[in-house]
Amino acid sequence: MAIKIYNTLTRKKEDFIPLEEGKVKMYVCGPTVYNYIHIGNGRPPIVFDTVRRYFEYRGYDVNYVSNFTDVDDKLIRVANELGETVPEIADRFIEAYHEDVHALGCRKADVHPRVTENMDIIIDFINTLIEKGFAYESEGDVYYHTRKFKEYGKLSHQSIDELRVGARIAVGEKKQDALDFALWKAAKPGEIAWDSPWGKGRPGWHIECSAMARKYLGDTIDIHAGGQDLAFPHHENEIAQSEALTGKAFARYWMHNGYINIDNEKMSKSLGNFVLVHDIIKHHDPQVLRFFMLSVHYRNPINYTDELLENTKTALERIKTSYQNLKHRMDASTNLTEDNQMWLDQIEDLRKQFIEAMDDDFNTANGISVLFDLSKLANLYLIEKNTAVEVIEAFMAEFKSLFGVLGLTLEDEALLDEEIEALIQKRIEARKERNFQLADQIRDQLKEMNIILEDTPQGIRWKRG
RNA sequence: GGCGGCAUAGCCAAGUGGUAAGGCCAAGGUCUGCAAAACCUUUAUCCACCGGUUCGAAUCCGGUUGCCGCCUCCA
Repeated sequence: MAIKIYNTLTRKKEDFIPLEEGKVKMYVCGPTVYNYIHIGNGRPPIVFDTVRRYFEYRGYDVNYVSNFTDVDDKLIRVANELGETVPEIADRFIEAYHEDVHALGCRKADVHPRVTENMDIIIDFINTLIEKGFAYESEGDVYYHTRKFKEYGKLSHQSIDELRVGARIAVGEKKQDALDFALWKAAKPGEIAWDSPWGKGRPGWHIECSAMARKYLGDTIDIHAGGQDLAFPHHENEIAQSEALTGKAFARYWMHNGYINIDNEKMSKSLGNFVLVHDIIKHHDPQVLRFFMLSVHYRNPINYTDELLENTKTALERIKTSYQNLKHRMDASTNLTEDNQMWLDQIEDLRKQFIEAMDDDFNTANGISVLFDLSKLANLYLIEKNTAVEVIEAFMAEFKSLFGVLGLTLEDEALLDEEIEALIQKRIEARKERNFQLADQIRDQLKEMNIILEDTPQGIRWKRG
């Protein structure tokens, strides 16, 4: 069974067929690094990191590239406001980006190319577009001649003429047509700039992705991804640039994630209604935020509230507790049981269900429901009087494996310090002597130290609160 | 004006033709010295509204209402 992907280009779910067998080349549009990312910006890294992990789980070798836009108007503005240079701002927020996204369980891309480190290929790219007649220079700027690209609008399913009716596109004096967009912008006095055949300046926003995707992944890539709002004009323009240059399809599958809303409105830097990842992870477990995002299908909007995040925390704990309880049961397990195969078969069956869910356009919401089923099954197993090491291990391995696909960890609890260990021992003694008053007192005392004790037939169990 | 999305229980959320997954919350029960964890039971005769197609629709078609997004920097 092939993995199905909803392709924005065709507006259909299609079987994923890689260009090269067993390999996936994917490019995810990264951030413009002039600020900390908000949780809306955090969705693409989480979603597409999960896509990447799932491909790997299914045996693919993934080459994952995600860029940083480290020079543009906003960066220049912020640098001016703060009295710093553009590279200083960029470096700081690239570092912050890596920290935030790492906390959210996202692995680094294979390559994180930066615009400022790829000026040569960007300039070459523009030059070739001019040579081919798809771009023109105008007073130090270079523009893409949108109407020359016959398929313009094929991604956003708009015709050029409909776009014109929108009429909110400013007609620059330097542009020949209102729809033309900048490939190169001449520098204003004092602005950071690079030398080019058209004088000092910097690249327009869209050209970087065309140039860098080509450099690191080739003329045609498997998957190009980003937030829904990038479909037009950003990705549309990338297609125009790349396909005009190479004459080949730029990307075979275009994936776009939905927004995070606050009070049912899109979270965005320009609206000012955003919650920074940097801030939120001070008060919430970043894993909970990731789990929260993955509990909704990636193309659907998510309405964010603190309350929902709290509910998600409880839900995630249900699974983690189940895993910890399995682990606690390990020592008390033997292999003197008869129906192991029945349980192993059921675990296997759930794994198949998980794969089925994820194969269907990365339906993490359904994948997560399978994890709850696995928890349920594990909890039922733990009710058994006798348990087998083999089965306990199979459960734990399955939890780890599927959690890993979602980029979540079931980290082992850190060891307890001596003081706590001593208190637990003291309580065990107290209970033996049926001194429940003392036992309860110790339990309360530990609770204040954030250690929750649970008595089970297999002995005492603890977890952090 | 063009293009698109969404509307499912108190809340969140799957489900795109075969008779409503899952989670949170709530109630009752079992287990427990008491708890905790867990398990069992209960919780949408119904999927915004109206009409149509069909043996059969939350799912398809037409229409209505409401909300949101893109068309401008934006994940």
